[in-house]
Amino acid sequence: MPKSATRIQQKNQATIMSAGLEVFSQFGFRGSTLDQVAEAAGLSKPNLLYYFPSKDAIYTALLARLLENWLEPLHKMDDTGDPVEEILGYAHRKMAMSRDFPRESRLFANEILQGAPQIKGVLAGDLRELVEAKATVINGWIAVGKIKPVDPVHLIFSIWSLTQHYADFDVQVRAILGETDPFNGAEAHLDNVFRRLLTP
Amino acid sequence: MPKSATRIQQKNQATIMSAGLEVFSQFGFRGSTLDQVAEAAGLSKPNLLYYFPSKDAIYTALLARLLENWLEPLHKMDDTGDPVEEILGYAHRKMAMSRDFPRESRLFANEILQGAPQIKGVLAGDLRELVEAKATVINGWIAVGKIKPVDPVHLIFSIWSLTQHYADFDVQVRAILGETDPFNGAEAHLDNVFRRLLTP
DNA sequence: TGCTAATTTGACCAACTGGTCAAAGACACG
DNA sequence: CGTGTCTTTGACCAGTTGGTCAAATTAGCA
Repeated sequence: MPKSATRIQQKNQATIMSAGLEVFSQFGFRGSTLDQVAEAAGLSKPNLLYYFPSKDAIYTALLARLLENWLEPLHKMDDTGDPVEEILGYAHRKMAMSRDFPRESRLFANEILQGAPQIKGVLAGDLRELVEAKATVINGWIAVGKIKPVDPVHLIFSIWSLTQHYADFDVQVRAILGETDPFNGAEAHLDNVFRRLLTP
Repeated sequence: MPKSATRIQQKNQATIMSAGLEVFSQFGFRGSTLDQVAEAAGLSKPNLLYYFPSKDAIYTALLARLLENWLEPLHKMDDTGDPVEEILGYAHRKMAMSRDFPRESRLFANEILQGAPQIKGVLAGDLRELVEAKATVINGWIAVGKIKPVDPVHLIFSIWSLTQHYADFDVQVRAILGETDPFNGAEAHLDNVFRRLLTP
């Protein structure tokens, strides 16, 4: 029965994951140290390694959890419902993720920037298939005139970039906007961009 | 006369900068080691430190050179000429930079992701002022009906994100597109997005 | 050619890195 | 309360890190 895990185990594993997310999302895998993670978690370094076998294991666990949630919003975009609203719904869901889970977005960005050593397989596998499937759906909408012609894959890229930008470049965005909260303007602009791009 | 600098000095400094760009743009400052840079440069580590006083100095020199070129394309967007073409020209210039200088883009992305410790001042200073100035120009165009209403600052953000994405997330983009070169489709899509967004 | 300044390097250092381990402390439960 | 398991930690280790230095090598030039 491997389904044990003490209350104290669950709490500390969660604490370590959270601390790891904080540190790895800022400095990337190679730029982070176990001591940093340990301090962020409020635990001693040997204690970290009592719950996770290695630095690598913490990072891998974080990426695995991330990937579960990362692709889900795109999955939810399907051909029931109004095409423009489907695509906009996806864009807004992604923007909400940038607002609510910026560290996850930065963890992903760091992994990709460093050449995606851990998840290249997922990108070229599951993700690619998913994007191709959705591209087919979008092409169908174009064929029946529900949305204006557009390259479906680059459309998806542009949703990713426009939304993740607000998490990944948060420091820059806030330096320019000052006190203003970025996300009100960002949501409205996002809506604008894709409505004008897609509405026939 | 500080304008000396041997031929050999110039060559080695350039070699080191290039190697540093290669390494730092991939792993960030903290994730990179002098040994990596030295190997990429084909020089011994003490020899690196003969030309640059420290790891930090190499990184700082790279960022300084980068910032010079980074803001220039935006500077060139002014109120002479057709507004839509001015904005699209800027977007295409940025896309060309992603194509031709992807390492510079990733170096910048890494610096921002890590909280912009070196260049936060520039962001909140020169960059912010520049963006505000251009936002005023864009608002002028909107006021006289040359382009459709749009939040000018978020418009600039969207140009940055849509173009830099192809450099920063290159691995992901290529994993999804396979053999296809990203930039043909990317340029066309970019044009599409901003024409439909802006053309009155 | 010879001499000086510029260049390169091997050996080295202290601080830090990921990780180990035995012993000590806290916990659950009869 | 006792006892066996789970948890925590200080001390430690080998490899890596940024950086130093004196000595060796190589231009540059009269």
